[in-house]
Amino acid sequence: MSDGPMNIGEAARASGVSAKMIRHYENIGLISRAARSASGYRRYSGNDVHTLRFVRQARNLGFSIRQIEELLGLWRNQRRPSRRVKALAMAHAEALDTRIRELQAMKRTLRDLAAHCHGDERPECPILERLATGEPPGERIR
Amino acid sequence: MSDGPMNIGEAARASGVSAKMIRHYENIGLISRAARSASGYRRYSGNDVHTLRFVRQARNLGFSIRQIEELLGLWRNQRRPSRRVKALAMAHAEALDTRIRELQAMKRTLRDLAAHCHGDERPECPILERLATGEPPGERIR
DNA sequence: GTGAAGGTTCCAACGATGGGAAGGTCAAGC
DNA sequence: GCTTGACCTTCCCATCGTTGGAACCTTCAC
Repeated sequence: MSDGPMNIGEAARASGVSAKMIRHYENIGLISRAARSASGYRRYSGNDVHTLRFVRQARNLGFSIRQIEELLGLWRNQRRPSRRVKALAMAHAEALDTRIRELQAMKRTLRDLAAHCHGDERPECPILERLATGEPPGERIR
Repeated sequence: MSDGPMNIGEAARASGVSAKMIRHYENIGLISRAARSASGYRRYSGNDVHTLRFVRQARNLGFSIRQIEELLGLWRNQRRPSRRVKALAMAHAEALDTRIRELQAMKRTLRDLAAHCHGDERPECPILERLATGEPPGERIR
């Protein structure tokens, strides 16, 4: 419970980032190399945990590792223009929006197709027809 | 332009599935092994192309390879109950919906944060604050 | 001392796709 | 015949973020 240096497991619990991922982030250079104990264990300060939490929050918002690298740089730079942070966030929001629209289009098509599928023991199925032909199925199996 | 057997490139053009992916699908067993010419070239019939188009359509709707495996089985099975196809489609639609909601939540948060960020040369930034603290930033920087 | 819990590194996998190297084949033109 | 270029083959590697496991070492409590 002290705020002294902790091992990776405790840092993981405190930050919400798994030990596996902490090591990974260190490997790819997203976070700086952790201090080590005499026996080689990584040691983490409250500050380190703070950084890890930042990373986790950013991941939760869907930022990529590259973007988080930039965000960390901006966070640490006291003279950052908030303009740059905002631009990064807006660009990401746009990307999310694009993806959302793609998924929505898929969902719409699926629901439309499913609505016309009897969903019983009979084999006729507009869903399969659509996949086979690429065409929306005919008016309806009358 | 004939409908005779074609090489992988032509099958790729005709189906919309890249040659790379056709080979990959064969490797993982999604599609059956293609016939070969004397010199070892893969040969595709109009039927094969039809199957490839089916796979592409399913991918376009976001089905996973596993699901497409099932869909192909149902497609080929003349005695399939449409119930099973519908269930598969609906389950996928649900998964899409879940994902959409996750992305929308991210987007909402990002837009809210960005709305409160000046986006100028000043360093204060509620976006970074939120990432650092996990808390929505205070009312506003007055 | 023994065992559990936790640390270390390294290697591999997921899903779907693309890039590229190194080499064989086929058709056309000369 | 020979060359050229388009096409094919297999194989390995990379992406992206995350997880799992093996083999081994350290710490700590009993």
